[in-house]
Amino acid sequence: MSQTVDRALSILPLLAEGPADLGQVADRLGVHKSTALRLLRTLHEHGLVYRQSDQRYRLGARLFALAQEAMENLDIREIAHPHLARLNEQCGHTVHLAVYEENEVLYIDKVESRYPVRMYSRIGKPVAITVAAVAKLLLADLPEPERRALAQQLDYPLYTARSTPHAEAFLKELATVREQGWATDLGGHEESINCVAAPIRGADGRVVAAMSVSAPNVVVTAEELLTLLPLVRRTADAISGEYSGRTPVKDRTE
Amino acid sequence: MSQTVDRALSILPLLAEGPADLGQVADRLGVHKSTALRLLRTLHEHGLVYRQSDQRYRLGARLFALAQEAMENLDIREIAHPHLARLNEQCGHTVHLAVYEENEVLYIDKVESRYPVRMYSRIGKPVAITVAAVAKLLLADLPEPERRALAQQLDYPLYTARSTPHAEAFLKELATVREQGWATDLGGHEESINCVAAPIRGADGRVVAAMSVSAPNVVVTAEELLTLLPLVRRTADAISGEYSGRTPVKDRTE
DNA sequence: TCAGGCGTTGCATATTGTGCAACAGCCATT
DNA sequence: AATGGCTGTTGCACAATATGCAACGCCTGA
Repeated sequence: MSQTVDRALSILPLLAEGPADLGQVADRLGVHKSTALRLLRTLHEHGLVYRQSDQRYRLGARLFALAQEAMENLDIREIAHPHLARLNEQCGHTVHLAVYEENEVLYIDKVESRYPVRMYSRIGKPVAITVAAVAKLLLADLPEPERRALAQQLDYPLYTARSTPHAEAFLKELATVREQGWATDLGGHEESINCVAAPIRGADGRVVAAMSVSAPNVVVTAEELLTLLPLVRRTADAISGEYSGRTPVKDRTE
Repeated sequence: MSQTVDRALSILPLLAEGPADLGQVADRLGVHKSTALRLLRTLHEHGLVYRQSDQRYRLGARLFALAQEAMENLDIREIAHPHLARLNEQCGHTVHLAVYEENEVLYIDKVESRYPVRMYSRIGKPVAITVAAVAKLLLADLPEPERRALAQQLDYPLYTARSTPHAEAFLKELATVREQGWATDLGGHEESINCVAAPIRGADGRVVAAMSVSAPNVVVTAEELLTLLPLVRRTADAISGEYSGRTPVKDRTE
């Protein structure tokens, strides 16, 4: 691995916390100012870093554009979206789409009816992996050794009294989820919020994404929410069908 | 500027176009495979790049997380958002917030009432800079030489018959906008869509952001939309006041 | 079974990044 | 106004670091 690039990339999360000046960056990187300067310049040329009027550095615009483009190229998301929207119209609740990547689960789409605002607020953010219904589905499908290894290395924060407490409980829950083909989160993340989720599978049967419907129990009780399960599963299956129907490997030079 | 970092960062836009394997990356960078490998590995360790099951590389999850965090730390956005939402409630149309950065104008927030879906679709994407009402406001406030230089180097695509045709017309328009303190886009980007926009100013009077209301003329005519101008300007002024510190800090209880 | 393609590794070379020290510009202090 | 300190910037000599090569291992398809 490359030291220079490593240092340069370490600047990004650092700036994500907030603007910083040259000296601060150099200090936190543990390098000379002049070195930090050259790294920042290179990042700047690529638009990943922006120099605001007070001379401090911020994350730049191209970062958004890149994240943007990357998202639009996710074909699962594109295929799934109309289905999610339709489901949202039918039940009125928040609908999520999530994928697993590199020991994390993240939302890649969200349709929310009540508060159209702040929609992007959680897209791209890692999910509470030990409790979220979609996370259970995605992890349950991992190869057994990988699943076990991951479960061991995770933290198990007690968001609520119903949060998954430790690795054993989690693995047991994953086994159940794997068998039944759907998952729930009943107040495991936030006391008053319940979710039901279903898996989306590729042509080979492996889980490529998961979707969920969430609602606070002041609106519907957990039992009422569970009555939506068949609808959620049908939607997920429809997406699976469409996703696996298309040619799985799309090389433009074919 | 650092060559190694430069090469590594060049990989990102390349992958934004779509997944690529090691050979493709090496070719397009003009370096040896082993070099590309080490760069990709470093990017991978930082989560900017993800290796999917077919071994090809994609842009990774941390990119979203970074873009996310960077956004949330934009204080203008945070201050402006409740105002935008309120304006949206009052008039029902789409409301945008945009900033200028590095020869580009980009939307950093958007509130849309009719179709809550696909809200993020344009946030972060560069704006049609020669016609958008918000762009006119932001560019009109640049120092004269910079404004002129930028106007010359821009392309002037003819989206519609009413698009700004060339640099001279653009500079003239900017002068007008600068004087009157507001801007419009009447079908200059999409035939049927009109916008009115107003500037948001910092404590020193410089334009730090711009906001607009957009509506298709099947809903309201251009004249009707213009009647909203006072409301838009009041909203922008309210944000300016709060941003520059004149108005006491935001109270969330309204 | 073999051939071809792709990803991966260790290594010698010199290209590339590094830290130093000196310089320049800015603001606040006297 | 003049001074001192702070921050960003530049040129340079040195060596640490990235690079390309060639060889290897692995998988796929013939």
